[in-house]
Amino acid sequence: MASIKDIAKQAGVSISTVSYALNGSTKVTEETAAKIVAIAKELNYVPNAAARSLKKRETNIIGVFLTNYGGAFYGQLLQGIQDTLSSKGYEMIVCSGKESHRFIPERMIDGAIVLDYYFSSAELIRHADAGHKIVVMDRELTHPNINQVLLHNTSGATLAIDYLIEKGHRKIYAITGPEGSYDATQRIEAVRQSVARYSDIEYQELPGDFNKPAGEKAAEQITKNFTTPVAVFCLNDEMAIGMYNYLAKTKYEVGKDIHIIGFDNIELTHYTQPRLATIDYSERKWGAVSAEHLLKLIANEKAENERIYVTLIPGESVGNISSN
Amino acid sequence: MASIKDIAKQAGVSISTVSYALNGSTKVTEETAAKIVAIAKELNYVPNAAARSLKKRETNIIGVFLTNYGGAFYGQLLQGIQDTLSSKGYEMIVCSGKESHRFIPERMIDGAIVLDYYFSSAELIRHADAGHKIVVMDRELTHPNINQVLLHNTSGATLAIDYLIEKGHRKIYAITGPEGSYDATQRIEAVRQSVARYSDIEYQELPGDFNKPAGEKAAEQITKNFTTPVAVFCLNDEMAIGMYNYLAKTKYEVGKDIHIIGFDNIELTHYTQPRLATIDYSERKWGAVSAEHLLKLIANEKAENERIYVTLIPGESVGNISSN
DNA sequence: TTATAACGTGTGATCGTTTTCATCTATAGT
DNA sequence: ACTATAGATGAAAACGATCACACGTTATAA
Repeated sequence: MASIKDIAKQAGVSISTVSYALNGSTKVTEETAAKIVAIAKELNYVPNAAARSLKKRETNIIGVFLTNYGGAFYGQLLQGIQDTLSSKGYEMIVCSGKESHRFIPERMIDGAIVLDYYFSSAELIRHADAGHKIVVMDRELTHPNINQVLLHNTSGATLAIDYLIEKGHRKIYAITGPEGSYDATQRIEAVRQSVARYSDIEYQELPGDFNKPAGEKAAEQITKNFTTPVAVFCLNDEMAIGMYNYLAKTKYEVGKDIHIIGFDNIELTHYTQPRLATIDYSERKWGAVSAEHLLKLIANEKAENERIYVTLIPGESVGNISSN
Repeated sequence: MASIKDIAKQAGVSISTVSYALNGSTKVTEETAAKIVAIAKELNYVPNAAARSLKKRETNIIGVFLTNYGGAFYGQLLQGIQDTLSSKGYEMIVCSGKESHRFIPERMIDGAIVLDYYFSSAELIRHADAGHKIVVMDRELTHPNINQVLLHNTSGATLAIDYLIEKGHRKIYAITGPEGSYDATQRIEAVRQSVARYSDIEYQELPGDFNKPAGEKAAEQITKNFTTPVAVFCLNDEMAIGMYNYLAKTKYEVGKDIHIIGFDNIELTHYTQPRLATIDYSERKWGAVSAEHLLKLIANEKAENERIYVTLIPGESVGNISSN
């Protein structure tokens, strides 16, 4: 409630002197400054964010846009962003939903990190054109005010397929992701290229949407036509878990009849029986790098697009097939 | 970039007329309004949030404060809050970390929902004294500007203990929560009262902190002194999962040697083998109710403190003990 | 001693809105 | 034809901060 004006009055100085004192300017006598600071504390003074950012044209807040809070909510990723930002004096807010997009043009935030399927690229470009700084984590977008920090999806998908092949599998399914998802598109493309290198592979795609029910549905499809053991690359772990759930109610065993590999190494997979093979990456690093790049953009420094490396996590969900 | 002033100039009217037109006031001719709206669209006008909230003294944003983003990140709870808020024209931001607390006195948000262990009650009361509206989900705090929406911890803990007793258990451990946690305190109190009702119960408490490693450590303790089957009430599921992890590496079996019940019904428990018995509640409802209460506080309507009901989810992690 | 710089402080414009109040026009009532 | 009234618009004062600039003082150099 107390404003700079109240402090000025009580200290018997002008508001500019108060402002200088509170901002640690050397222009003010130590003595005066001390008095002002004391009064400010006494009055529980806190600067009004709106007034300050109206004048300074910056808020020191970064917005992170997510599709939703449920499902695989990127805890570690957010922590990575948060740590990096707060070490640079920025605050982070997490938002979701179409309405929250307005924070950008309204100048509520100094920059945006986007991992939101529903945030259209056209809209992002409009914001970038208006001078707003953005880091995208879920698409490719070339613009001077936009930087990309993406996963190495293609090498991840290649690792997965190679693993299956190495284990002797020649009958391979892939469960795709939602239409329009960048990660899904990249992964499936890499899968197609990988399997195309072998002439003896029986390859088939089943539709998916990155959620558990899609995995269940795919499992149903696969078991319906089951003849010999098959390998399945679920383009994310969530769907792999869905398959586990469905298969648990059938006679088919994971790692014996149906061999499964996922992508993301979400926490849940550490508790599956048998352990799900998957593709891993450091969520925390992904977040930290994104934040760094965004801060560079804001500081008008050059930031190169970057990709986060992924590794294979073997698991008993993929067993050996004796090549015959 | 375009401001109300630019629109005014281009439309040949004053800024006040533009403001009225854009806010749908009836004071302006339909014709003029239409022209202004058209120009605003053409210029990609978006009101400046700082300027608006400086003048209006409200932001239409609600802040949700969490201890961190990792671990059990309340996805459904946030969704519940978000849905309720957006139906009333509010936006939600999720924040974490000590620094983010300043959003309240800085008037960045119109109200706060607190589920943050590190947010001290003294600080909350200071903010409430300054007129800010707050809903707490993790403590009891009586203040005209603060409302509580809590879990029915005591009945949950009682359900858990009764379940163990009903199954014939008389040797019972409780793994506590972090010191100062309201939920933990309430639960452990109820446990003590429950076991005190029986003279033949051998009851013991082991320290915990709501994280997996604490569960592992507790499991180590318990197995070290193992003689006869015991029942363990982990004050949250996370620690129960920790126990599972540790026990998996030993000869002791969950549901046979060590009987476990948790609290929270987190998603992970749906995938444990055997299924973990636990205490369930609707996260979504918890969030929705909190949001409703906060909006009432903001509207200066009376809001009663409320508790969310909990139910028992049986599971094979707790087996029968033949009473001898 | 005087010119000048350095220093501390105050004045006032500004950021982009909202909103009260005044002003102006047109219409209606007499 | 003249006033009363309603309706549309504009002028200007906030909101609470920052900051360029101007203004006195005092210390320093010529």
